[in-house]
Amino acid sequence: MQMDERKKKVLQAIVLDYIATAEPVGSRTIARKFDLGVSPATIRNEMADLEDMGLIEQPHTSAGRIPSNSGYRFYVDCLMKMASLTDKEKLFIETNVVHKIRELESFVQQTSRLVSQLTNLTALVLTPVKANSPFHQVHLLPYQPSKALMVVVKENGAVENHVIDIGENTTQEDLQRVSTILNSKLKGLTMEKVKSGLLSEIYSELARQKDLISMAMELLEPILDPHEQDKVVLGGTLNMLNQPEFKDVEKLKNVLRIFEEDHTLKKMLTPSSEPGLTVRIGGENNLEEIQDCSLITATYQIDGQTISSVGVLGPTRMDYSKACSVVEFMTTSLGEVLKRYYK
Amino acid sequence: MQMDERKKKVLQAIVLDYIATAEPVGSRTIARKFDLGVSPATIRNEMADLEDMGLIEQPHTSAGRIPSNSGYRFYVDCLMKMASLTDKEKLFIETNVVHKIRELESFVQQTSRLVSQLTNLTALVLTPVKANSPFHQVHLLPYQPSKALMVVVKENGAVENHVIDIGENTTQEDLQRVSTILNSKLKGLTMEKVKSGLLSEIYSELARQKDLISMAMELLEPILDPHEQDKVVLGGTLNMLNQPEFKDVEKLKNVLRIFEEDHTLKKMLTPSSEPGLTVRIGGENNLEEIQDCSLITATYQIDGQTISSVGVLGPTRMDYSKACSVVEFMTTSLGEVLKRYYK
DNA sequence: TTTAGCACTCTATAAAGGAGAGTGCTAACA
DNA sequence: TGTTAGCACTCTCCTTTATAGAGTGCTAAA
Repeated sequence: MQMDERKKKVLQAIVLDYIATAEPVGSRTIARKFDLGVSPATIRNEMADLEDMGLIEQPHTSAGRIPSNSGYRFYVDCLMKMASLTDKEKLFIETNVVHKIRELESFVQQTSRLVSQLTNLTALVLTPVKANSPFHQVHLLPYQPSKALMVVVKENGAVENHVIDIGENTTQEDLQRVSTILNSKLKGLTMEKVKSGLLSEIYSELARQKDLISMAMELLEPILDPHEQDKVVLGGTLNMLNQPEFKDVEKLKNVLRIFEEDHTLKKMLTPSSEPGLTVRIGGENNLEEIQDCSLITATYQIDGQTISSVGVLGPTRMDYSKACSVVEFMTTSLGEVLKRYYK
Repeated sequence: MQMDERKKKVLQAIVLDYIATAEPVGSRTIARKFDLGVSPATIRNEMADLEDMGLIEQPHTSAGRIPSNSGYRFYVDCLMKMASLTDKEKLFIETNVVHKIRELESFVQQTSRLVSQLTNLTALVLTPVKANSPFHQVHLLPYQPSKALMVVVKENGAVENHVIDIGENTTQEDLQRVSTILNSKLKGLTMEKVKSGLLSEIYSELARQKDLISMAMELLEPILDPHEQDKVVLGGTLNMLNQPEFKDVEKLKNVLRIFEEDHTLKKMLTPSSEPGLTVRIGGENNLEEIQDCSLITATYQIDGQTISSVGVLGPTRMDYSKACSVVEFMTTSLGEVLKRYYK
């Protein structure tokens, strides 16, 4: 079966109307709302063909058609025109993000809120991967008796605090000495490198000053722990509740459950091989829980290096055009802003 | 109408059974499940009395009774025995919190997760109020060209990072000088005091070193901004979905909506006048959205000073006994642990 | 190739008819 | 006087039945 121009128009009409109304679309509706210049009967014939091709399906015999996953896929790949954002929306993003970036943590929050507000979907934003950014510097500051505050700065600007126990009789000078050693050894190295071999080197260097060994070991542990390194920030979780496909609480629970599994979220967002926009429709997500959802993600780069990613999650019946353009605009904006931030 | 011993037992039976089953409770059920030694008919008479007193009500004529808000109130005040936690549960709390407190931020997370797991309700934990804790020390560290990292440590151990812009030609020594001044002026003072008058003093002191004025001003701004000072951490939001009273998405939306309003959450949790356990049932919460919910909060103290609070939110039909004991045990544990932490 | 007409299918909604649970009242009983 | 058994009554919930409406597929005509 060939995909001629009119079939495309019919498919597009079905997708657009279904996205807008969440109701199965009948031939009559299409003839009325979309000006194809043919009668419902003709459209019915085309629809039968489209169904044979697996692009649309019928919930039951006497209902209209809804797009199948392949139908959405075809729409996204071939029919969809990326809606460019209105000036108002662009301004909205720019005034809210571009001018306010100060700390990495809060800008991730901001991003997720913006994206969810603009799309009415749930936004997922991965914090810039701390693990991959090399050490920049380590400071050890006095904190409380027998405790020190370790401030770790990565080259990407991320800052981490850790409180560590130190012996009662560790002096300010001891701290100074340890941090000097750490700085000289760690600077410019990624976590992986530190883990893989450098650790023993530092260890032996410090061995000269026996008292400090245990401190140094404990001290490195939290930074190296890969568990805390990156996390996913959600925005507009409740937008899910507005989707008619989740008016049943049981279905809702399934989807919302994955929002509490940090691990799963990370896997969903972790940049796939190719950079740029990725659309995963329904079953294309390997996760059981979101078979009825689509996930749109995009990565952003600085100097060609992938930093992190932004995504939206919603029902397969989502406004792909809008969602794609928001996510894409967001990531390019972020790329630019962060570049400026680092220079 | 008098509240005799048997009426109390009947009311207690109704509350307990309704909490367990979420179904209106009939006289027959009470006679069967609870050993009151009287027939259903007698219980029916008592129930009619309890209804006259406004403690229970009927959804419709041929249904059993459910506790009214006043009924719950009477139960909580007079009938409820605080269930003491099992050793297993205590151990669970202690191994998970008591031994792992390191950083204030993460322990709040931990607390909320524990409480929600133990109660199957939604936990709310207020971060220890930063605003009220006096300055302990300020460090200014080099960060990036023309940016510095300011690390503020409060006396309660809270650590805050702020990235601030500094002039291109600010030297390491300048930073040192500013931080010395700030430390000497701010140490031991609360934000309120700083705001109310000290600001100008610091300003004039720094005026001698003109270049640093603008830096110092900008530097203080983020710490003083009351907006970021405390926040509420939620745990087990999705437990709401398991409650039969929220199987309707519309009702659910109402409740979940307030979880996105940070402002409202804070107000709910902000310690009321009296310290200790507070139970607010249904309409006793002034918030429109949670008329069908009850909120249990408790504060914890260190050396008699109220630090912060922990709460749970759930439908009015909640296991008050369990919830109260978990919240109370949690706050006393936290009080002890934090005391140890500071000493 | 397109279209009008029509019989057919299926859902969603309303109406109708029990079954079941629970009550309130009355009268008997200890 | 307090308690209990019995019974008529009420109301919800579930199932069944009927009906209207939307949409299709097929056929035959344009």
